[in-house]
Amino acid sequence: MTTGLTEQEIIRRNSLNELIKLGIDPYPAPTFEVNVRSSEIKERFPDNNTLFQNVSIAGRMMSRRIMGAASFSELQDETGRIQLYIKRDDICPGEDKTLYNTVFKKLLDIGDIIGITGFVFITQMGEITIHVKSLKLLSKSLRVLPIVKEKEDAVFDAYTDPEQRYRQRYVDLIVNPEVREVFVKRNILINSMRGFLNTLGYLEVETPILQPLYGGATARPFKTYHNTLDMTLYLRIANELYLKRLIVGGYQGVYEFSKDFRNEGMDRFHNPEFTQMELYVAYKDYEWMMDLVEEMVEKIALDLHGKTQVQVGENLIDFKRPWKRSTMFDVIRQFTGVNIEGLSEEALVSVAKELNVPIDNTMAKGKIIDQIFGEKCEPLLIQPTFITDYPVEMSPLAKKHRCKESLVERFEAICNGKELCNAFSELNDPIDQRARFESQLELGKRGDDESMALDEDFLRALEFGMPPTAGLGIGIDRLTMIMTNSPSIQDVLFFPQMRPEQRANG
RNA sequence: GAUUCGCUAGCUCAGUAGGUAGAGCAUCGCCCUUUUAAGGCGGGGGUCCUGGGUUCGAAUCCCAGGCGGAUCACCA
Repeated sequence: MTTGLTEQEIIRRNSLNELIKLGIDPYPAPTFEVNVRSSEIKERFPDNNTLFQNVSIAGRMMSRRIMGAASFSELQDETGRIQLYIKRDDICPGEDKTLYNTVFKKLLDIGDIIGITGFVFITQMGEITIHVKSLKLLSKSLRVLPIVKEKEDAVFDAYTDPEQRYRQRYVDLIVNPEVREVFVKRNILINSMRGFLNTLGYLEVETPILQPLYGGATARPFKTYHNTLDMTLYLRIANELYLKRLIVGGYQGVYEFSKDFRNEGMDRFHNPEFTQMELYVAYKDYEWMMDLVEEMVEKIALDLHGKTQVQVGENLIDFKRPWKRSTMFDVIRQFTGVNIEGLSEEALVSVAKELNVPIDNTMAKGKIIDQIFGEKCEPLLIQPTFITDYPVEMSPLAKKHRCKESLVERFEAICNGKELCNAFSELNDPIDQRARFESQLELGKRGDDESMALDEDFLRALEFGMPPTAGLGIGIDRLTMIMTNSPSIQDVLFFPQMRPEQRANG
């Protein structure tokens, strides 16, 4: 039964059995009434010495310093750690000292979850501490926790191996409190965005993840299969086309926080499943949407940090409105000194070569322009900046520009050298939309495995008439990375995708 | 996918002219009633990622593979 266990695991299982023999349930069922959390004691006790004379608190035992008949220990709850002072004769007032001598000193381990009652005081060393009057085991831990220690801000034996941190996120969350904080901030961010959109009266909706046709973005999908329907289904790569159907149906504004799935490369900016927020608002255009994005993101920064400036790596990024706005042609001219407006494809190719921008001959005009922008401009745009008016070939769902030839009414917000969101005045001309789909099909025939499929039902919806609409997609993971100064997407996802750790030959 | 680095005790890491595998914390035993990286004394704990090869002998050298990190390419 103990085969394959380490020495320490065997010791803990033996302790578990000893506890049971002593009549102690290592996994008791009843509610343990908690009346305070550690952070509250630490914040309020110094100025309110009479408070907290009868606290009841639960958490994980993270350290233990035994000094004969008295001990210090640290209890960690969701809000942090607080020191416990455990005196033998206080938790064992009678003759029987088993609870202290045997249970606490020998059978409990670091990592065990306990509930205690007691009163708060300050030790000679000046640390706020709970003097324990009673102690109860709430859950026995059978595995050894990595022990991270600190002294004078120096950290010892930090648990930093990314592989272990991501695979065993629960351990990461236990021993690295700043990790818990990142995910709290992620939640604040989402709540802030949702509150902003709700205040404007938009409807939060849910649309299918399993789709017979994937669309709304250029990406390779995950494929799956429905047995009863006997058909192939795809995991959505975007929810754009369904949300626009809802605008056709008469809602004035709809949004969705959606998990989307793209079967593509993985790195510190890409996970196969990621979260986007998409928003569609009728009777608005992309100019209006730029105002909304600035206002919304500025509010998020304020809700998270109380100010509009956020430190991201080396850069201090300021989300204060208004953000800079520049057309794609202007920003390319600014960073390269070349005016590419109106150039032929041939001329663009030679410009790209002059600028050392890698291109290949499958790239058409729009793609080359995008490539020049991506190489020469995007990485240099640190402060939030709107880039507007994209080539039509790259944007099959965006409306043609009201006055500029061969461009569409589209913008992206760039921040810290990366795209933060993508938006346009939505194409609502069903004839034009069909033509755009058809040119995508041509790309597909030529082997572009990211080209869009033609969605007849979506076209039917547009033929019933969609109001002029502004649409937005904003990457929640990317935004969270910026707002929490996290260098990798894996740091803002609880469970980033990884290969199975089971050895192939095992 | 390419390049490169890494994988040794529960954790963090040492460990080559190839020669019985180490430290700190954790753990086990003893001492200690305000300590805090508690301390003192003593003990135990290893598939050195896996599989081959070279060798009298491999954690160490060679080959193949696994997993991960970083960078690059595609994509949000």
